[in-house]
Amino acid sequence: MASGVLFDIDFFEPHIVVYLLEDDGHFWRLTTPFAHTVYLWGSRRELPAICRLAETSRVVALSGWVTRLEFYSNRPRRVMAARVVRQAGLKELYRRLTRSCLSAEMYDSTLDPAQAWLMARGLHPLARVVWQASRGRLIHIQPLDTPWDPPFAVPPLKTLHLRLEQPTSTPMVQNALRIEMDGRRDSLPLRRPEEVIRGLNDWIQRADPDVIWSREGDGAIFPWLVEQAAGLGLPLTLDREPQALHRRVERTGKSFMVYGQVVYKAPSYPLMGRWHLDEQNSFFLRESGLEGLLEMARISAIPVQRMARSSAGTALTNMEIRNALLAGFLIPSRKTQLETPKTALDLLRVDKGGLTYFPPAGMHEQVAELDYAQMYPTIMLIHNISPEVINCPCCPGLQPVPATGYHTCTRRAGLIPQTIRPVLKQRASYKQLKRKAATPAERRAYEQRYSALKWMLVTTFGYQGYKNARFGVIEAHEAVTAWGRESLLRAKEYAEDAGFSLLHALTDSLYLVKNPPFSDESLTGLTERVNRATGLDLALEGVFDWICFPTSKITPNLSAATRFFGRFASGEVKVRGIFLRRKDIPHVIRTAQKEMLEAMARCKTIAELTARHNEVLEVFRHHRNRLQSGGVTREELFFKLRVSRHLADYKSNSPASVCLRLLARRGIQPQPGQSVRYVIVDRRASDPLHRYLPEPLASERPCYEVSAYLELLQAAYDELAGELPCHWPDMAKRTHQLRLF
DNA sequence: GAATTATTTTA
DNA sequence: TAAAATAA
Repeated sequence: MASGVLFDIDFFEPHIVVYLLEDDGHFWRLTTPFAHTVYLWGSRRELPAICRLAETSRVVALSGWVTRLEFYSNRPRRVMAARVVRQAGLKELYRRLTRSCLSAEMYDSTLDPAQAWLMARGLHPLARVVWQASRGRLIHIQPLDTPWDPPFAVPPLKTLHLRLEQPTSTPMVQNALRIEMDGRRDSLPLRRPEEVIRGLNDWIQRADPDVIWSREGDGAIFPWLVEQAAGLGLPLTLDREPQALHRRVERTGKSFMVYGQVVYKAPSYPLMGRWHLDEQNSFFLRESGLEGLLEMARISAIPVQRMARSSAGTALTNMEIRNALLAGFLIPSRKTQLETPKTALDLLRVDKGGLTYFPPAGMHEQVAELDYAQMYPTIMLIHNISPEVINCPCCPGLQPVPATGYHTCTRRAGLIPQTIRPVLKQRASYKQLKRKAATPAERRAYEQRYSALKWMLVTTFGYQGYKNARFGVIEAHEAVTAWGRESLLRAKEYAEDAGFSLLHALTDSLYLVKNPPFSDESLTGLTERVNRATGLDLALEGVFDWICFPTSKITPNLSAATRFFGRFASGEVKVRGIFLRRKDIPHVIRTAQKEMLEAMARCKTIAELTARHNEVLEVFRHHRNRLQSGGVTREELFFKLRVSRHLADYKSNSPASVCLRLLARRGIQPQPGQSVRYVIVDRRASDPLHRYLPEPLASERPCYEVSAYLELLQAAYDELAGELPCHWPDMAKRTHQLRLF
């Protein structure tokens, strides 16, 4: 018996390949035969035909009748088990079955074989395991931990870093590949492809890294390597496999719509036996680092490289599938449309999001902010909200959901609550561990895992309303927001009972004032009362010395519901929605606004803000001078935009369409969902193509329109100071001015 | 293989 | 009015 960590797993039909890191550092590649099982079902009339079709397809081999539970009805169902003998043919078989037999269903068929193997053995990526092997064959393997044993340690990993020396917009022949590992580095010019491929093979062979950590590996480096290697007839030995593998070149990724926005996903180049992680092509790596990614891989049982390129929704679906399988349920291959028909009136009543109030515009002193912690996930947990139990036939009228006419089940525990319960618990335990961490590195690790779980929980709610979610129905989504609105209103009511008045409220947070000023005890009393009534966790976020809700630009008498900034009693500032939070605004402007706000945050009262306003003006003048004298770098001047469509589909001369046209001339074609950075060059130029300049071209004409940036600086200032009595109007010169940088 | 709605502001 | 951005 050997012990260590389950590093990775792959399916290489008809074998599972398991990669293990032994405690003494030894690396193992072991195989074990595996065939995944799917379950066929259909109406009594069609079932014989379904089985016959399946049998003759030679994609599966029928292995006998078994009984499993149907997920939505919770009733036993007789199904025909079938061993998959040709995984690649499964999708086509499913299509043929459903085409010729309307009632046909092939349960468990969307499970990835490697993941099915993991689930069947109670294993997960990075599990601590003991195993037995003989001549490269895995005989036995057993987990020593579960994903819910939080203080897991990441084993030491040998990491090789890959990136391009120049931005990817540079033509590849002028670029070079930078390789770095353990302080040694190399730079291979791409104009000599043969040397690059031999050089990289050499590095990998000598260093035998566990991880290849890249920047733009998926989008640029690997497609280039694979193409060149194929062209030269050279092997590319990136994998830890006995033979070099052949890969197809995939250049263009996919653009798809998510919540009305186009998202771009680069193609992916996973490796066998080592992880290729592209920090540019991974949501979790970007948002919560390697520790966060590994946490997600563990709890969702998705192999690390796939997890790196997946969304929180995919992780959630996998966790749900795992729990459903453990409970003996059949996994439907498609989303079941359970939504009951609604009248227009029902829609009007039910289909709402979170509650929004409009705060009185302007500056306010002594404001308390109260937030519900993890409001939506907690609601799903305590009210048992899940697609298969919402509006169940067994308990109508017992547990009504406020203002919806819906009800929840009192008999069957829903899959969603079961799935998020351990996540909420784990998140809480990382919060503790983070506080008690002995070293900064340890604290950082727990922070990253905590952050990954936060993303996971945010998604559980949104996913309920997602049209393609496997386990989601819109009623569940609506029930959650209904409880959310109810809980916020309850808090408002209790706050007003206790003599507070509501300044602002948004989805899960309340902003309260009290006259005479409140005490900490009165707030604690309030949160305790609310929490007893709602079962949720309302807690004090902090007390603002002052907070400002800027006036809306569209309705000048009102404030904007989603923008504010303020100073907590601790001296810390909190900011939402204003320029410095926006990623599309140039750095000069964001920095200037940040510094102006810092000057304001040194003041504890509105009177002081008024008296010391000169300090804010000084910051303003400093940045105005920088802009006027050309003392800014190009980097600080870039706007950022997300391409939403193909060049031909743009109708106006918007910055996006101008940038795409200019880039297209150089053969650069950003896909919808990718982002482009540009500088404003001259908004009044008669030729629209001279108005804006996208990133790689900006060096050719190092010029910017000073007045455009000054106007924006002025707006940034106005956003902060507009509500103060000492407003200095129009401090930016509006003369049209162009300048080199 | 892909989370949602509400809101703001600009072209 | 549509599009693109943020808050939660």
